[in-house]
Amino acid sequence: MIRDEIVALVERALDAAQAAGDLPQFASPPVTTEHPARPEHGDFSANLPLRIQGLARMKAIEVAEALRRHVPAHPAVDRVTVAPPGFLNLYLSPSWVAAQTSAMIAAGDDYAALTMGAGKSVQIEYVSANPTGPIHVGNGRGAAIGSTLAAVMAAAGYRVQQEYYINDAGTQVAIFGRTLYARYQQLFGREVEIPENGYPGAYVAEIAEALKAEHGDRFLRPEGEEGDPDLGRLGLERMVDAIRRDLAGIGVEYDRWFSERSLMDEGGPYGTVMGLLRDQGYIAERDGATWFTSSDLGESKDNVLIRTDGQPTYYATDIAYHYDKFITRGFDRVIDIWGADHQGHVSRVKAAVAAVGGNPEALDVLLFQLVTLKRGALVVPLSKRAGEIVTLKDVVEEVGADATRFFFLAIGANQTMEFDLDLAKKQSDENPVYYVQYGHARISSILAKAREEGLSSDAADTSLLTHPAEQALLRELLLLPEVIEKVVVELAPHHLPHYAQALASAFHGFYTQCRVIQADQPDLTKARLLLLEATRVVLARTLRLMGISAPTSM
RNA sequence: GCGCCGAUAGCUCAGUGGAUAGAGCAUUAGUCUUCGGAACUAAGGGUCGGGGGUUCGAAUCCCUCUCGGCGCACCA
Repeated sequence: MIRDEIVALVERALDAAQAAGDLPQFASPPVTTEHPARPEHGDFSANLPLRIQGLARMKAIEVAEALRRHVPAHPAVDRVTVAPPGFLNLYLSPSWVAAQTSAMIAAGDDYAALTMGAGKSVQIEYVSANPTGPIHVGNGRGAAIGSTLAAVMAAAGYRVQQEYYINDAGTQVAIFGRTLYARYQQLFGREVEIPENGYPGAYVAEIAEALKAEHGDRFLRPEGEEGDPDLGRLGLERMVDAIRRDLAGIGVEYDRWFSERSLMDEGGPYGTVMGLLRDQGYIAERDGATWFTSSDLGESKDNVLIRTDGQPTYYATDIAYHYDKFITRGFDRVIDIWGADHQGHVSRVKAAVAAVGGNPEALDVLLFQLVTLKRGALVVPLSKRAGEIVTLKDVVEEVGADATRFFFLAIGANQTMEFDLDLAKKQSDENPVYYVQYGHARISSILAKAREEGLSSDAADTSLLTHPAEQALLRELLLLPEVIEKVVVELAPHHLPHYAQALASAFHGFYTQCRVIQADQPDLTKARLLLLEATRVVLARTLRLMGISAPTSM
C-alpha cells in the first residue's frame, strides 16, 4: 500500500542524510506517518524530526530540512515540505492518485487484499451462546464483530476458520432437558411444574409441541420418573437449528459447529488434558472435588475442574477445547470473542493453555462490553431465565439485517451499548448504513445510464481528474488497505463502518459538484465513469466486509 | 475490598503522543431539484469527568480521586 512506500521513502531519506553527513549517526526509532487533519499539511506527515531531534542534537526543523533534501524521487510523490515545529509533509501527485483507479477496478473484490496474514491459520470463535434459548440481542453484537473480523482477516491474508462452540453438555443443558420434559408432559395433561431454575420462555413449550407432533408420546415416562434423554437431545438439536437460522439471518455462517460433548469422547481432548495436568502436578483433590492448582501459575486462585458430583466444570471443558484448538488442530492464532461478563475467565484460560502446551501469546480474547436493552426508560433483562426474551430475530425483522449489523459494528467493543427497542425503528431510518448503501445505488444507477447511452470508460485519461472533489474521493479510495490493516492489528472492526461513511461522504460530495455524464465533454465523462467504477468497487468491498449488502437500487 | 471496561458537543459515538479535537442525529440558515433529495453547503454548540506528572507537544502515556457498567461460583 502507498503508506508503506511513503514510510520507506522517509527511511531512505534518513539513511541518505546520515551517509551524507547532514545528520549524525544514531539508531532511529521506526518511521511512522499519519494523515494530517488539514489538507494543506499534505497527504502524509512524518513526525520523525521531532522524535529524533534529541538523538541528532539538532533543532527539529533543521532535521526536517536535512531529511527533505534526501527524500528520493517517487512517482507518487509530488512534493515534500517542512512545517514547524518539525514535520515532514508529503503531497501525493494528483495524476498518480487518479491513475490508481484502474488497478482498483482490475482487483475488484480483491482490492485492498493484504499479505500481512502470510497464510497463517486463525480460528475465530464467537457467539457460542448456550443452546438453551434463542439468540438474543446481546449475542448479536458478538456475531457482528466476529463475522466481520473474520472477513477482514481473510482479506488481510489469514486462513480463517469461524467456529461456534455448542455447549451441549453440563448443568444448563440438563436443566433445559428437564424444562422441556415438563412442557412435554403438560401437553399430555399432566400437572407438572417446570423446574425451579428452568427456562420459562414460550420457546421451550413450542419445541415440546413440535416434538409431540413428530414423535407422539414416545418420550413419555411414568409420572414422577425422569424424562427420556433422547427428548432433551432432540430439543437441543432443534434449538441449535434455530440459532443457526437466526445467525444466518444477519449473514453469519460458520465453518464448523463444535460440540462440547465431543470433547469427552474416549481418547478425546478432555482425557488428554486431565492427564497432562495431572502429570505436571497441577491437580489436587480437595473437599471431594478435583482442582487445578492454577495459583502455582500466577493465578489469583485455584479452580475446580471436576465437581463433587463428578461432572466437569465449564472451565475444565474449556481447557480441553483450547487444547483441541492449539494442539490437536494446530491453529497459529486463536481469537475468542466473549461478552465482558466473561472477563474474569481470560487469564485462567491463558494460564491453562500454557499448562497444556499451547502458546498463550497466540490466544487473543476480544471482549465486548455488554448490550443493555431498553424499552424507553425501562431496562429489559436479557437473561434466558427471565420470561421475556428479545431475540435477535425480532430485532432483525423490525430494523433489517443491514442496519442491525451496522449498528452493532459502529461502536467500539470497549464501549457499552444501549439498545432502545422503542427507538430501534426510528434509528434504523436514520442509520448511516443507508447513506452508504445509497451511494452504491446511486453509482450503479449512473453507470447503468451511461451504458444505455453507449458511454464507457475505455481508454479514459485519468489525468483529467483534477477537481478537488475528485481528488478527495480518490484519496479516500486509497485508504481501504490501511483500514483493513488497522482492524486486524487492533482487532477493532468498528473502523470499517466509520471508513464507509467517510467514503460515501466523499462520493456524495463529488456527485454534487461534478456532473459525470456530459455530452459536450466526452473525455471528462470517460474519466469520471472510471472514477465511479473504482468507487463502486471500493464501496461494495467495504460493505461486503461488514456483511452488509451493496444494493444497486433501493 | 480486588480486577477489567468506560466518562469527549443537547443525544449516540469516532479520534494512531502532533498542527485549529471530529462525524451522525438534533437545532438554525441556505443550495438545488435535467446522471437517484435516503443528497449538498454553512452556522451555533466543547474547562475532552476532577487534580497532579512525563514530554518540544497529552483527549491519548503514568499516578490519584469521583462517577457508571461488568466480573471476583463445585452456572456457563
